[in-house]
Parts: sequence; structure tokens; C-alpha cells
Amino acid sequence: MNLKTAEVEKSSHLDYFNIAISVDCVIFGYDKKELEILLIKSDLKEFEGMWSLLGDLIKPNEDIESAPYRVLKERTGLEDVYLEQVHTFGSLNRHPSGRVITTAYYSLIDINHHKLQLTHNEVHWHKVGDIKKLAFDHKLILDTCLQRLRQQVMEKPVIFNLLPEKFSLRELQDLYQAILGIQLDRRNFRKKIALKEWLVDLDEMEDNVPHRPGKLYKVKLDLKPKSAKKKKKLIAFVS
Amino acid sequence: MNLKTAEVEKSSHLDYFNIAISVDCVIFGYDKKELEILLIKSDLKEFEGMWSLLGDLIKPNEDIESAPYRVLKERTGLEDVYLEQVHTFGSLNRHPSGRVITTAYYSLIDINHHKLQLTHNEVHWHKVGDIKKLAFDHKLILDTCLQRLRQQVMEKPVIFNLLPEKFSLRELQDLYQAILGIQLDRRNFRKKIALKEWLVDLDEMEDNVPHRPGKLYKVKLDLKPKSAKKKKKLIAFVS
DNA sequence: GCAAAAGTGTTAATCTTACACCCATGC
DNA sequence: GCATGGGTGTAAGATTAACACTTTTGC
Repeated sequence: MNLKTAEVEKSSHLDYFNIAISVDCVIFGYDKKELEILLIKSDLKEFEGMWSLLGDLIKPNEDIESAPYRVLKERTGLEDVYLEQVHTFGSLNRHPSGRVITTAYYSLIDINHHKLQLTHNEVHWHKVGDIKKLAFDHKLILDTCLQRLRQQVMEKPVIFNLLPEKFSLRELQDLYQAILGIQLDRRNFRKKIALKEWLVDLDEMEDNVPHRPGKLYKVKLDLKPKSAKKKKKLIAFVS
Repeated sequence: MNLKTAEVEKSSHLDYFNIAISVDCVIFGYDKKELEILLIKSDLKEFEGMWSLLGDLIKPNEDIESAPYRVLKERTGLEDVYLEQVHTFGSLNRHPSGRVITTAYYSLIDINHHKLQLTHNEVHWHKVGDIKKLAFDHKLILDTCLQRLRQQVMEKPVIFNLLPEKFSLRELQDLYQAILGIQLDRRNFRKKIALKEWLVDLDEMEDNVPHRPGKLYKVKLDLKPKSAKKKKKLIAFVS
């Protein structure tokens, strides 16, 4: 058996360094009871007029995990956002420029708090439910990320990244409903949330609502970051 | 706003086509009540003597999803295996040969049925519990895949890919226990499995066991493939 | 006073957990 | 006949699901 140094191995594989890798961000926001995502007009002639996800090629000296943060920063000015890797897409002809494999991340941001500095390009929020078609395979990527988001909000307190610091239980329930696409029973919802012990009662009331104002809450401090958090009852499958 | 053709875009980014992408396979098997994985002696001088996952660079004209199937075929002769993408790892210095980003897949195979044609290299099964260290960041990749496997066996009938066609309920329970690392109550386990309606009673008995033989089962036909399968009670989070 | 949402408990059904005894087989 | 696991049921506790009335506010 003959070992080769990394240098030798590299040179023998030079023709493989012929695939580019990008990241694409599915940036979710929430406004007026609707889940939205941030899209940009495609700047490729092949997809003229179509919308696409925010993405970019990974730089040769850039960690893959930092690339989506850079993309968000460059395109929207956003920092300190919640980001999570979802899946890598690499079918042969997904990109007309050549072989580009892309890793998709989803991000959750509070639309109203983070005022976007929309840079040079045409970047806009779109209701997720209205999106039928996107450039590249971006519709598939969106669907995959949405599915993952639905799974995650059931398991972890990530949903609060979509809300302002203070929110009412109605707002929280509306948001769950927008994400999951189902209606929830108000009384059961409130009981369930109370059990999770994610919230702090602020002793403040809603304002400017055309009905009886509800209490305002914020999320407990230790939950905002990625937070794996105690997994009470990991084993629900078999006794 | 000026649109560029894909050709122009490609040439302006030529220096980005400087990152290689590989796939690495975490191939799980099960033998003598232990979960095992298939490893190969690293052929890089930098990792001399260490074990690593089976992997390879993706070929320029190869779909990312078919790469792990090719790797398995080439290294072990295995075909028709269960494979699932888990995560993409791309920290800057994970590979001494240069910038290599890798997408990890996990695979489940029946060790005893698929007789491996172990090709040129030194490929061996190792007990997962015994593995403390691997070449590259492969220990991290293994841990991530193991975590995903644990999650998946609780949700979907993928576990049967690790068993021979006919098996007893004891074998199935032992396998769950090996994967999850916990003990399960026999009566509750059997009830739970019966409820899932995954199995067909073969009306045959175990043989060559030094105790009362148990019934043999096989999995229902429609479950062996990737099979999303009905998700009874998707919404367990909130009423 | 009317519209809109806040706030709040009980019951039935389902699921989960803990637990013990006799049976069939190989040796 | 002894060791080993096969096969089976029940009861208590926890969780989920369905459901309605009074209260507070803005208009």
C-alpha cells in the first residue's frame, strides 16, 4: 500500500476542482398573519424576470457556515440572525453557468425590527403561499426549507426569531398557524405554551388593537440563540 | 440593471471553481447486538494509520445524489442500499489537500446479506461504540449521522434495512436498543410495533436458537424503499 | 351597545409506563 | 430439570382533543 501526501493527491485530482459551490438562503419573515420570504430578481438572462433566493458562491477562504451570514449581511445589512443548514442540492444541470452545487440555509428574521437596507438589487418580500415558481431549482429549495421549518417549530423554540421582542399570545398563535398551515384551538394552545415555560410575562398590555388588549410576553433569554435545550422525552417511539 | 448571460457570469467567477466537493458515507451495519460502521484505512500520509469514512470527490458530470451510490458500489460492490443525505461540512481546513467541502450521507445495510466484495483497500467493520477518533473531521460526521439515524428510526421504518429479510421481534428490539442506546420494555415494545402495522407474520419460527424459538416476520413490501409513509398525527405539538 | 378578541376549566379519549407469570425449546 | 427467551394483559398516570361562556376594550 502506498501512501500519498496531500500535495500529490491534490495534483492528481486537479480536474475535480471544477465545481463551484454556493449557498442559498431561504429567509423567512412574518407580517400580517402571513409567512413571507425574501427574494431577489434574478440577474441571469436565462431567468430574466424571475425571482430567486439570495445566494452567492462560497469564497475559497471562507468557512461554509459563515457564507450565508455574509450573504445576508451584504444583501440586506442583517446581522445576528438565526440560520440553519438544511440540505445540499447538486443535480447536474441546476445552474446554467456550469456545475454549481448549492447548500441551502434557512433563516428567521423579524421583518419589522430589522429594517432592511435593501442594496443595489431588487430585493422584496413575497408571501410564501403565493410563490409558484422560482429561478433555478429554488422552488424545490424553498419547499424543502419550509418543511424543515415546520418540523423545527414543533421541536424547538426557534419561532421567536420571527417575532418582535414583545408579543401577545394571539400573535404567537397566528404565527404558528401561518407556518403550520392549520388552525389551533386557543385554549389548548395557551396551555401548551405555558407548559413549555418559554415565556416571561411582561406585565404590559397590547396597544392600538381594536379590541380588548392582551398581555405581552417576551421569550426567556436563554432561548433566543440556537439553543438545543432540554429534550424532555426524547424517546417517544417505544416505551 | 444589466443582465448577464450564464457564460459571462461563469467567466467572471472562474477563480471560485477552486473548491472540490466530495461525499462521505457513514455506512451502518448491525451484527451481534452492536451497531457498526464501515471504515477504510486512510491513504493520506497526514492521517497514516487512521481510519476514515468511505468517500470520494464528486465527478464533474455526476449528480450529487448518485455519488454516494457510486462510492458504495466501487468500494464494496453494494447496490440498492438505503442512503440519505445528512449534512454538508465545509470548514476551512478540514482537508489537508486543499479546500474540500463534503456532503455526508448515511447508509443502512444488512451486513450478513450483502456480502461485501472488499476491494483493493483495507475496509473493515468497526463497532460504533469503540470509535474515538477518525481521520479528517470524520468523527464529527459520524456523530452527526448517528444522531440523525436515531431520529429517523423513531419516525420512519428505515431500521429494517439493517436486518435480514426474516427476523424475530427480539432481533428487532435488540437493534432498536443498539441504535438508541437504551433498554426497552419487551411487552410495550411489541405492542408499539404491532400498532405500526409494519410487519407481516411469516408463520415461520426461528431456528438454531438455544431457547424457545420466536416467530419470524418480514417488513411489509411498501416500506423497504425510502417511503415517506402516512404521518399519523403530524401535529403533536399543539392541539 | 356592538364587534372583536382575551381569558379561563372540565371531561373523554388516547397514549405511555410499569410490571409478572406461564410456556416452549435446547441442552 | 434448568436456563433462556417467547408470549401475553392490566391498571395508573400523562397527554391530547373537544368544547362555551364571561370580560374588556375600541368604536
